[in-house]
Amino acid sequence: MPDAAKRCAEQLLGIIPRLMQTMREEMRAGRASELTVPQFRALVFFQIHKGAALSQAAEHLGLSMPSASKHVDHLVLRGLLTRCVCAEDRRRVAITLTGEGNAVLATARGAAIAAFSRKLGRLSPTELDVLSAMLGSLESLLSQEAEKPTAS
Amino acid sequence: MPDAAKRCAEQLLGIIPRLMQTMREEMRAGRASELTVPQFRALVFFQIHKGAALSQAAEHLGLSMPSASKHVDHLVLRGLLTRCVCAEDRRRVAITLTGEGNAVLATARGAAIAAFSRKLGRLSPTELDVLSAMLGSLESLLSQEAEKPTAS
DNA sequence: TATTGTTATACTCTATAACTATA
DNA sequence: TATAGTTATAGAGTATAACAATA
Repeated sequence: MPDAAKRCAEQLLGIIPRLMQTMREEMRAGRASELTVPQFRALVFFQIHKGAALSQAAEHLGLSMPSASKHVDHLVLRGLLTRCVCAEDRRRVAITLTGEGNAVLATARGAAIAAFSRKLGRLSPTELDVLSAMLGSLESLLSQEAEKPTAS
Repeated sequence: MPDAAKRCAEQLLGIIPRLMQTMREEMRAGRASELTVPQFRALVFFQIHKGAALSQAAEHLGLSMPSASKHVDHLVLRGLLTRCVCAEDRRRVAITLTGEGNAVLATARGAAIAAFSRKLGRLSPTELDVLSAMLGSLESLLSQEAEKPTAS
């Protein structure tokens, strides 16, 4: 019914991959830190959830366990994360951002935010406020879906 | 300076990968057509630009020539595209969507739009109008950047 | 037996470099 | 020589299935 919803959906299909490409380019070689978007997201997660288990990361990042495990492997090799066996439950691992991980993440985040801010600078303050509100709404929608995927 | 721009940029960093993941999931197995997002984008391009050359596709899709070539390979194998040598300039190829390609694309697009529309259905008509306008603005920003990347 | 991770395997996406064919 | 495309190669991302270790 809501034709407006359909129109927005069509716009989203066109713009989402382009936004992702832009984000990928800003985050990649030359810019700052040589992080891919999934690597960036993983570091952000472990910065917030210090000592988190792999399963928690996989769930929050929307990845399978093997995918998450491989990311952690890679980032541990690069010295951006540490992974150690949990003493109480030796099945679990506790993953933590290293000092260098923190630094690399800060650099990457700063560069990406600067790049997007520059692009967004063409919008008026009013438009930016509206955009911010809309992004908040979209985030809520995605989170709601994630929480109750079986809701009719 | 514009703090609002920075806030929007931060929101974008968080939401873009999630939107992309959602789009990927909607487009993938089970849903409709077994298309990946890049494959979907390629089909959309060739639907609009019938008989386009590979180089045109690569440029519009933001891909290297080999990447574009591989996508076309794959989609030709699946019978969704045809690729034939151009008579006038035998270096060029003319790529066209097949009937099946058209059908698969229509199915995938319909399913993805339906999925996003459903999510967006939680927004009010007013919010949808605002969102549509903002997505239009974002699209303009991305296009402007693409046109004059060296502009100060 | 159930849970937490890892390994094995396979496929897609992407890029750079080198190559072929045509102009 | 310049252009259009392909092939070779490599690395990241992802998933499912099978496995190991611990509870």
